[in-house]
Amino acid sequence: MRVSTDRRTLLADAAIGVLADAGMRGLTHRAVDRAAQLPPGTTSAYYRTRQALLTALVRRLVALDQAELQEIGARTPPLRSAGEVVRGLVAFTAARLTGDGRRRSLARYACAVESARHPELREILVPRENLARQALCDFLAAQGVADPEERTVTLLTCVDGLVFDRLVNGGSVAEEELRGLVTAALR
Amino acid sequence: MRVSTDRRTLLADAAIGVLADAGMRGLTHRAVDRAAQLPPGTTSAYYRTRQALLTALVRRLVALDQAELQEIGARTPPLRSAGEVVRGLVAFTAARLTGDGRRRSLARYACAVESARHPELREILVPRENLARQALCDFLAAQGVADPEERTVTLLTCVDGLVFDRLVNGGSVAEEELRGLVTAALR
DNA sequence: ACGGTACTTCTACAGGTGTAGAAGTACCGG
DNA sequence: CCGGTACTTCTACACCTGTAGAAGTACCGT
Repeated sequence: MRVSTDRRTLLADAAIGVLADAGMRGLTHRAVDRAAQLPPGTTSAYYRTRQALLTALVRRLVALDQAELQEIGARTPPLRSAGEVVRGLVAFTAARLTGDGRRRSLARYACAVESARHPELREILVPRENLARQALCDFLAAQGVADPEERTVTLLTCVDGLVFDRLVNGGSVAEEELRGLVTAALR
Repeated sequence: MRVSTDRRTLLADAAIGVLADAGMRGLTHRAVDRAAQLPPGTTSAYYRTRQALLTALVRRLVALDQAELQEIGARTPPLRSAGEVVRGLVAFTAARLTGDGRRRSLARYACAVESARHPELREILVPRENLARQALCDFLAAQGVADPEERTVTLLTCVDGLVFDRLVNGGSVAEEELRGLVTAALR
């Protein structure tokens, strides 16, 4: 049994694109075939049920996000000032709102909505530890914040809210807005 | 031409329920018929295209939200302290996370995601003036905040982010979190 | 009472969708 | 060279969906 993990990943990536471009309703086996430029029936062969396809999509999405966040965290020196944190968040939000990051964000929020009804998806989507998050948490702890973990969660959830809004209504997340949130986290 | 606006509203309400319970993929003419307990074909007769159904759904959703916010604003005396604002937001978020408010929230976020791809929906969903929002904005202005409108938008967007998170992952929005956001808005 | 109008219900149908399994192809060990 | 295994592609089909229009029903003014 030599599993061609490449094909499966390719299809999962294509599925993310389809979800971003056509929504949950447009996410079908055949649409993924077309997006991946593979013969019709391919997606159905690798992910026989739609549920399997969606699960693979979500797993891939989380893997991509996690890889990105690990990378950001890895190349970020320990955060020393609120200004540095704000700059980091500006870059982060911008990446989620443009180009490929935007499509992934669209897919992510669509999955998040879906996961409210599907515990098995929620389990995969649940926020995980990663170096970027850790860097932020460490910063809050170093600044003497009492509950750095909780504050990190709240801060990132609010940032997510801003990203979601801009994703839908356009525009970008302003430095000013992020400064406010970071200040609140430090309060 | 005597239009039975009742039937249309009834169907739009049923559609909101279907969307909340079954997602965008489950939102079909026949599913709305069933949810409304009306003979099959009814929804299709009143909203011939799916697009028409979705548009009516979104309009109804906005009307319900707007009515709720006007009512909240109308019975709220002018806000005098951050504590009052926080209490108001606690009640507001709780209402969006339980019972019927929860279902409406699920539908709203699903529509928001959809509207990222559909300008005509976005136009209907765009945040509107209402008495509750006005009360918050007035409070910020009275506290000497420079850009009360912008701060109001940012604050409510962050609150929306918190609600979205709890909607998916469970739990409620803590007073502590809201206090942080309000403090940030006043900063 | 009755004809007409507007509303309601039913039926049809051309696609699309999920899923299964058959047919085809490539490639490795011998 | 060849048989077999695993991967790939094709085909089938039952069901669902969007949409149209016909048939049926209620109710109003006259």
